[in-house]
Amino acid sequence: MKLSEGVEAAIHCAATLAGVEDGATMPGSALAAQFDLSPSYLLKHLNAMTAAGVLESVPGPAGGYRLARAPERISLLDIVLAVEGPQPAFRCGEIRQRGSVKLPASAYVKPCGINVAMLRAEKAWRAVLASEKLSDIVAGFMNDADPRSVAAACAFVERYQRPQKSSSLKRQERK
Amino acid sequence: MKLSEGVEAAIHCAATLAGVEDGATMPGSALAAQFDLSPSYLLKHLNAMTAAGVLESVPGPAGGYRLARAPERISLLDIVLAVEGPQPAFRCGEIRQRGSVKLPASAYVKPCGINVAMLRAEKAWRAVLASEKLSDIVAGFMNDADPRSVAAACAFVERYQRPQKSSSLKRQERK
DNA sequence: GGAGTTGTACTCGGATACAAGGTGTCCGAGTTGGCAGGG
DNA sequence: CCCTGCCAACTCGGACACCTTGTATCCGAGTACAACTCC
Repeated sequence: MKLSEGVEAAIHCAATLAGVEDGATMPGSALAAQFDLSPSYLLKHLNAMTAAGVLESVPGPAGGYRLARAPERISLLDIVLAVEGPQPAFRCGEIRQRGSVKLPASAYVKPCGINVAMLRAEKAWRAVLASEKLSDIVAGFMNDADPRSVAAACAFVERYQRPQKSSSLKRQERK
Repeated sequence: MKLSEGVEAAIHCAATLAGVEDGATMPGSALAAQFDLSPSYLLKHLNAMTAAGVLESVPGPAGGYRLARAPERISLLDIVLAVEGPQPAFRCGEIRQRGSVKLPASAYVKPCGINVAMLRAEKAWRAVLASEKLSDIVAGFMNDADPRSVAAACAFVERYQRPQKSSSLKRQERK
C-alpha cells in the first residue's frame, strides 16, 4: 500500500495557493519551481484537482491556478481523492465465490465480512482526512514552523502571485 | 492509492486456517484451489505472512501452513502489514526543503505539518484494523453468512486439513 | 491622438514514452512417508 | 515377523519474466497583453 507521490505535491501546492489573495492566481511553473518538481508533471495533478472542483484554472498570460473555494471548506480528503481517485483502497474481488466449490449466487447475498471490515477502517481514515481542513494546515504552518520558513513562503507568494488585473475588470465592465 | 490484491487472498486464507484444528496444517495448494488462485503466487503471500510471524509453515509431505497463534491474537493489521510491508502509506519526501529558496537545515527541525496530518489519519486506519481480530471475522462469517456457504467452508477444511500425524509424535516420543 | 487590428508570448490541457512495483510462473532444496530388502 | 535403509513424492522457498500503474516529458490549443497601423 503506497500513496501516490503526487499527493504530497498537491497538498503543498494547495497550501501555497491558500496564501494568495482573493481572486489572484499563481502559475503552475512557479509552484513547480518552489518544490523543484517537473512543471509538466505537476500540471497533471493540478489538472486533476481542477477537474475535481478543488482548484480553478485561468488560461492565458497572467493566468494560473487558485482555490475554487475558501480554505476552510477544502479538506485533505478532497485533495487526496482528487489525485488518487474516489475508489476505495480495498477492492473486494469476491474471491470467496470463485474456487473449487461452486454455490448458487443466492448464497452470497450478504456482503463479504472482510470487505466490510476493511471499508470500516478506510472510513475512519477518510473521516480524519475530511476533518483536516486546508486552513488548519496553513494555520499550523504559520504557528509552528520556523519564522524564516514562514517569511520565505510569504515572500514567495507575494513574488509570484498574479492579481486579477484591473484591465480585465475594465473590459468586463465595458462589455 | 490501492491496496495490493494479495491482501484479500491473505485474509481469506488466514480465516480458513483459523478453522483447522490445533496443530493441523493445510497445504498452500489447497488454499489456492479454494479461491482459484495461482498456487505459486499465493505462496508468495503466505511466505510473507510466515516471515512476519503470523503463520507457521512445516515442510515435507503432510506439511502446510497453520496460524502461528490463536485467532483472537491475530488482527487484520498484522496480515495487512505482513503483505504490504510496515511502511506508512504516505511518505513525506520533504519537498518543502527543496526548491528555489534554500534555507539552512535548522529551519526544518519541526516536522512537516502535512506529514503529521496524514500520519494521524493513517494511525486511525491502523487502529481500526488492529481492533478487528481474525476471530471476529470468523465469528461474523459463522453468524451472518449463508448456511450453505458455512457448510461448504467447514467441509473444505475437514477435507484438506492435515492433522499432525501420530507417527511423527511417536517418533518424537521414541527419541 | 485614439481606436482597431494583428502578432506574440505566456498560460493550461491532452497525448505520448519511460520506469518501477505488483502479478504471475517456473524450477530447486528440504523433509517426511512408504516400500523393499535383510536379519 | 520386525527392523533398517533407500527411494520417491509432496511440501515450501527463492529466483526469473510479464504487465499494469504511476512517473516524467513533449507538443498543441487558447487567451490576454502589447505593439503597430490606420483613421
